[in-house]
Amino acid sequence: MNMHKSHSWDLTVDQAQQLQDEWSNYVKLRPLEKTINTVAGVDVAYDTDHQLVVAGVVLLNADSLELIEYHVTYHQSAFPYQPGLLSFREIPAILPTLAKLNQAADLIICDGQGIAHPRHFGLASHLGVLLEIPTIGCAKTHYWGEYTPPLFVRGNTSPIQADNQVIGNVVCTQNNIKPVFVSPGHLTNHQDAIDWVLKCSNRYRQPQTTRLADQLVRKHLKLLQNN
DNA sequence: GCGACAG
DNA sequence: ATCTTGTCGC
Repeated sequence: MNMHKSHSWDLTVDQAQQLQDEWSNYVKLRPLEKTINTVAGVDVAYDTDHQLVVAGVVLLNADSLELIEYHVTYHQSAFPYQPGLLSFREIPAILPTLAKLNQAADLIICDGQGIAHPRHFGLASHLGVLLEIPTIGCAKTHYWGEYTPPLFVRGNTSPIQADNQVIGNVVCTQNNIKPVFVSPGHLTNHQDAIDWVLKCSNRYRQPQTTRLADQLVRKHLKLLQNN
């Protein structure tokens, strides 16, 4: 994994927001170009005192969704959580785990927003631009924009809009289960983002990538707390 | 001033 | 995110 761009992470709130405004211009929305053979999921967990951060990555076979490899890294206290600046809290911890992959991730599905963000630069977009890898944002809850809830039938979608633009879609991944919030991060588009989230959410509400990454970091966090 | 606010 | 058991339902 090679870094495509980089910047300081020691920023004030104002500087971070300014960076988002500038870097959002680097985001490219377009159909996925190359064949996707592997899909990665990344997630982060915090200890009770919020002084320790556990970041994890899982790499799945894009067809079978079987686990190929996974990695975990530990970090010190992070940028405090603030709506709109989640990426500055999580990405510094995520990058070192992605660097451990022995095989390239053709697509990364993030637990958070892509361009469905006040400055069109959510976690998935930020990670995608830094690595120049296709990313998708798949959040469990709504954050930005307006939408009409779709009927809870797997495959149903409803556009999320802001400033007369579609910035994402509410996607039902299972029948009678509340939908997830999907938006392209970088190097993909709305339809491909929807299709891949549905493909990866074969059995549960969230994509298998997100679920496995979440399990991984929770397990390791508990391990740490018991030693 | 009030409500909303990814993880 | 995290604090937390059982329980209702497919």
